[in-house]
Amino acid sequence: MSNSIKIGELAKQTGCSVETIRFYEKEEILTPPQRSAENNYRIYDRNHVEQLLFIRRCRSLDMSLDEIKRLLHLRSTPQEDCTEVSDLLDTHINQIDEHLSDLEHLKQQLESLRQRCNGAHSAEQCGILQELNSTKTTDS
Amino acid sequence: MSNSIKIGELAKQTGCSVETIRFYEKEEILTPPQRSAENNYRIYDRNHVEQLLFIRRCRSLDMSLDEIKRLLHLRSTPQEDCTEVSDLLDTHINQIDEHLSDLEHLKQQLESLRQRCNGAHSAEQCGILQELNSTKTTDS
DNA sequence: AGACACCCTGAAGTTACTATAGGGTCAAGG
DNA sequence: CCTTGACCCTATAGTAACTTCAGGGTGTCT
Repeated sequence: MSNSIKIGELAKQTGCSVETIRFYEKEEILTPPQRSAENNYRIYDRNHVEQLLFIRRCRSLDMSLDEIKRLLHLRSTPQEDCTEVSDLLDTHINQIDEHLSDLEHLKQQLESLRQRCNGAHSAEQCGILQELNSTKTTDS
Repeated sequence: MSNSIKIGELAKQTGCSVETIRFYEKEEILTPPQRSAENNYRIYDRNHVEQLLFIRRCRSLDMSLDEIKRLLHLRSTPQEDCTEVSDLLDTHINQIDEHLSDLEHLKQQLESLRQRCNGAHSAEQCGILQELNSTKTTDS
């Protein structure tokens, strides 16, 4: 059985760097593996692979490590109600939504600022700098 | 003339916290003010107010402190060509654009994930956790 | 004299890693 | 047997843009 792998192999199987794996262990996100008696190397098994893939998938969805910690806990208590899972996700989606509308607002402002300069003036006459100098705020 | 103000007053006039002002000085973004001979308090003038408003306006447009440093420098050399200003802005807008499409992609994934659970199951049966467990990645 | 608001410095905490220093382990080749 | 290179270990510092904290001085009012 290919059931005891070292950190470099785990990294390869999960697309995660070795440093990140050690970091997750220190932060108590990834379950600490056994250690080899001779050389103190970390020895992982399939459960670790699975757990780390779960973590990376959550990270690719931009969840925080704290959120992931909670999900891992919920995943390990299968009898309980999963309301908290969907709540967590809803909260997360709302955060992304807010972030999105902030950015869209930002982009509009930047584009209108950008139009103030067609290049090739002196900085003194640059409409962008003039606008940035102006005291008034464009915030809603 | 109301031309020599202390840090708390500058903070009020610019909507910036006192700590942030000290931080900007340490990072060489805000020009260091004079100091009172008696008590070593910082003494600011209108130029500082103006400079700090410029900085905050740029920050509200999500520019990095490094970008702002460059803009401040360009602003202080009015004879030079302002191409760099518009280039900086273009680069910045592109970054925001990328960020925006990342987030939109993310939101779609999260919403499809969210639909897998209507609440009220046991965590064991939760479609969200099941999907997060699945090895395959939804990344393009 | 005591209370309270304000000022000072320097260091640590935040997030999710990445990088660096300094060192042990293991297998293969000369 | 020794060296080389790939791999492993720990502990610490750096990233961005602040915020918070500890510990202490200043200024004014009552």
